[in-house]
Amino acid sequence: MRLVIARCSVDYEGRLQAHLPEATRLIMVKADGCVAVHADGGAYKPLNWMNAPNRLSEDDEGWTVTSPKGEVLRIWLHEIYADSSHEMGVDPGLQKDGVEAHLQELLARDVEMLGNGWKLVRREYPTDIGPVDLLCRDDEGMAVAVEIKRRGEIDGVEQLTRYLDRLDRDGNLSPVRGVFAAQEIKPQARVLAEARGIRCVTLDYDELRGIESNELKLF
Amino acid sequence: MRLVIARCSVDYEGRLQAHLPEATRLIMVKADGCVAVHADGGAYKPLNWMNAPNRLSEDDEGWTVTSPKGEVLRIWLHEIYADSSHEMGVDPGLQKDGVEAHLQELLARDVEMLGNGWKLVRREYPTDIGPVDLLCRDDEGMAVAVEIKRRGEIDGVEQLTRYLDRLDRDGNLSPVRGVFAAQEIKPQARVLAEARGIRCVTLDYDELRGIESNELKLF
DNA sequence: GTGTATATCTCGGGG
DNA sequence: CCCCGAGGTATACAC
Repeated sequence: MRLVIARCSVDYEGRLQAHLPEATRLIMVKADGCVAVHADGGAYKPLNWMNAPNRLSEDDEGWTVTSPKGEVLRIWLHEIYADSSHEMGVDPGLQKDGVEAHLQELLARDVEMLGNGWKLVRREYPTDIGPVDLLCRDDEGMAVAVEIKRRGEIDGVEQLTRYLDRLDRDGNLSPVRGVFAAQEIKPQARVLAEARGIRCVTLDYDELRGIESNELKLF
Repeated sequence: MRLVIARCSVDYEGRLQAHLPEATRLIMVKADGCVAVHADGGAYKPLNWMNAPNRLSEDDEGWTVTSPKGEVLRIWLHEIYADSSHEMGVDPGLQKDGVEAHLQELLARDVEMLGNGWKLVRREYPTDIGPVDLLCRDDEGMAVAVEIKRRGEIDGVEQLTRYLDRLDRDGNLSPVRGVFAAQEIKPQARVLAEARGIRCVTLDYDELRGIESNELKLF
């Protein structure tokens, strides 16, 4: 990784056009070739950047970074205050817990959380417009499509509605009911869901994990 | 801005839980207090980070960053290879061109692009679920709601559909037609839009700018 | 490759 | 403050 502190101005032309007036900034070049120009504030997003793959050429006025898609990032270096390089090796990567995939996995293990006698048909049940998170049968054998979100918002209700519309055309499933399950459901999303006859369920991640732990204890 | 190159491991607990095994990385601390841990690859996104505002405390094993929302980022510093600080001052910021706001502005100036005799009622026409990009009257005085996107995808069609549903309840406007305008419209979005009676229009950004230039030339 | 959904999305604007 | 919408979104995953 190369780190350059410099007074610079920047022009980007590609998916849009953007310009950075002259100021002191950090320019970071990673081993994969990606370039990022950071100001001393504004969270982790750089002011300007160029993703890998690209080609970087230096001349006496600055750098030109060109991507195969025709994007160009031009960095004018007016004064360089520091320029260092560091070997880091390959990163072992981030281990995450608590994202939607994990919620889905936990709920799939115990669909009875949603209703007594419910059975899981399958996770990621396919439709021609994309997969439904869970397809279940309730205690009376009726089909139920479940959409799982970490945060339940209107888009998620729209998504489930599209799936329900599709699934309902399948004679082996129809009529299909819907359940919108999330750790947190926004009021607007709840109103829209309930207006469409979709049941809303709030998930407790710790409780789901607790169930998982209890199951593990049994073996 | 402080830049530390160190062999470190990291734990984050907040919106989710995440762990980074020991490796050499860049730790960036910006003037506003935000912290980012970067590997030498993987685009501009850090592996782990903490937004401002937060509180950073150092001890002999590493750093603890705490946010007012209860998030905690713990960085264990095993070996420090470099540690430098740089004054940068306030950044003048990025100047952009070509985003949706500009498309909206250009189209608002010349709604006749959409149909002869069309008049703009107003930009950002309010409804109780959010503003419609443009509300127009066509040559016969019928109301038309226009949703503008750079890239037209299914979400945009859903959004316009919700607005149309709302606007149609207004006796002074009903019936309201819809136009979905974008630089590029995905086939699925087009199918969905047309199935709902929404007209799709592809925008040519250069042509819109050309109109603007021509208008400017007249004055 | 396209298409779809997710994200500790980030970021900005408006109430 | 939250809510909402846009993004050069980026990223992962299925088809």
